[in-house]
Amino acid sequence: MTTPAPLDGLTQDFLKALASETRQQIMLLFAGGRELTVGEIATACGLGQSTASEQLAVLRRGGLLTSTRDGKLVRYRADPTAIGARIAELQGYLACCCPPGAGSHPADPSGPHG
Amino acid sequence: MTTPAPLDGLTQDFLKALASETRQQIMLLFAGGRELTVGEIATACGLGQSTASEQLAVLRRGGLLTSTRDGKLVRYRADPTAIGARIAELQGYLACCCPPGAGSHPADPSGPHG
DNA sequence: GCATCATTTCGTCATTTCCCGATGTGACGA
DNA sequence: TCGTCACATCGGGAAATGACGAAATGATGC
Repeated sequence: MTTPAPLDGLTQDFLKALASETRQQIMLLFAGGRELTVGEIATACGLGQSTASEQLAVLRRGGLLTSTRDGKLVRYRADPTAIGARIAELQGYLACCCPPGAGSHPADPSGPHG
Repeated sequence: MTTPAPLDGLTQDFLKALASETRQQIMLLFAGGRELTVGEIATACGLGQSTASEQLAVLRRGGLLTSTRDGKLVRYRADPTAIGARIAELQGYLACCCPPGAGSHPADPSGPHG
């Protein structure tokens, strides 16, 4: 269905979170389901502690990460379920603009009735 | 293997292009494989022509659109093939951070076949 | 060649993003 | 309670982004 549905706020935050080289680099640190603390990420990426915390917050708002308190530490990990949902949303959105198979010809009288 | 491969420049431009509400709105106009000119998009989105042209350029850089001269007009259309490639890249990248099924524990010796 | 129309590029400004250092908040140990 | 460690939030400066109007570029027609 080529219903031009705009992206929901969740997926917009997801895209904005991913549209940063620093945050892309951060996400790679979570490969293999690893759990990491703010300090570890700051060190690994060469960022200040506050910067790492903020970028992590952006990623969490985008639904890519979740966090848990473990004593005085806060452990971050990837959220595959939420990420899968956002990817699915994104694919659905893009399917509106770019239906596979209708790439070249708008001439489709039996198409979206319009 | 969960090779932490960073995103290539193409997919980074893809994400940056999509991380804007205005450009998301623009993309929706191409639903059904429609072809549109800069002026049509500017009018439909309530933007100045120069703004529309620039945003269109960003989307084209991101691989979401292609353009063709048709006389004095420039017709833009979605590029489903390129978009599919970027989505696939994105999924591959995210699979590194968020292997489906390894959401909770890194202990997965029989992972994606090495 | 010259005028005209559609698009692109340029200059500018407001807003946002990214990073930092400093300060505030919550958790543990003495 | 007090001090310390780990993290979050605040305030600020540099750079990127998004928008506009004005001017330049490219294509068409006389």
